[in-house]
Amino acid sequence: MPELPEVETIKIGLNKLLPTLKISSVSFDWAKSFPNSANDVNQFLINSSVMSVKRRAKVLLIELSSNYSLVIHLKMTGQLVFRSKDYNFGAGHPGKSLLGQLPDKSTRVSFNFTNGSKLFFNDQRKFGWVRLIPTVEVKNLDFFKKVGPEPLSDTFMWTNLKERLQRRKRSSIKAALLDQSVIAGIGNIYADESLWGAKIHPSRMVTDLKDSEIKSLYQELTYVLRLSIKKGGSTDKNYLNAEGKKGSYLSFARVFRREGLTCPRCGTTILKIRVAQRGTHICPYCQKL
DNA sequence: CACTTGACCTGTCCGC
DNA sequence: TGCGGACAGGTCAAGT
Repeated sequence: MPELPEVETIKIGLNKLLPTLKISSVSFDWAKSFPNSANDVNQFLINSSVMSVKRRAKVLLIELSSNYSLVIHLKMTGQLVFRSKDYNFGAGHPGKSLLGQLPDKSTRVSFNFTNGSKLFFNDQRKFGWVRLIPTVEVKNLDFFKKVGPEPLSDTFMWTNLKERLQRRKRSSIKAALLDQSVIAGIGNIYADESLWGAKIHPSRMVTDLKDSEIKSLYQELTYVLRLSIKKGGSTDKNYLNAEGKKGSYLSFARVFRREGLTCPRCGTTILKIRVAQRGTHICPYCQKL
């Protein structure tokens, strides 16, 4: 489930691999994964070169020399994996490993570059998508018009978090953290991890939080996001970086996917409960209602 | 307007 | 072993 650190890791990886490469062709086998007109593809994608790769919230932006951009959302199971021309494309059979030979049965879109390398968009559950739109129009997409600030930007302070949370006064703090219009890029993993760090029960109402708790939540949130980027993100089931490798944050996780194990702070058994329709991991001793 | 629920999908796991 | 159902969770549209 790619969240901010996972998408940031892919962005860093793609920026080392893609710029200046020229797209020769593209293929896809699931129209919803690539809902673009053939005309736009021929005019603005084929024969264009990659300028740079950017990220906003959980969305990747691949800027092209045609002044169009590939806007990519990985949703839960999306992967973007690059293979150089020396890779043995399509040989053999997909193995039991997380990523077998590419392309495989979950490959939705393949981008072919003139030097023989390829970029695969894999997405087991087909929720993700790749859209080709004019670069100047990206900021006008509904999602970008309403999405909240980047939590790791230099100008985002704990007071900004407090102000943004006012938009979801009557929600639980977990539902508010997951709301992309409040803050960009937080998903289930880093919501649970940061709430544990700040010793806040995820069901607590936003209005109920003291300033000192919001300040602590801000510190924990920015800490876990930065740590996870350093670790290359979290690989739970599907996430892989641009080279097809796993991230290691989950080996540092304190509560996420650790139900039945002990809280690293107090030794209490970690519980998995349901908050905001999401599986939620807490230490019942550290995080009280 | 604020907030919740259902839909979009596939694969895995659990109980019978 | 097969089979139904719950679950995994990001976002949007529809519903309360």
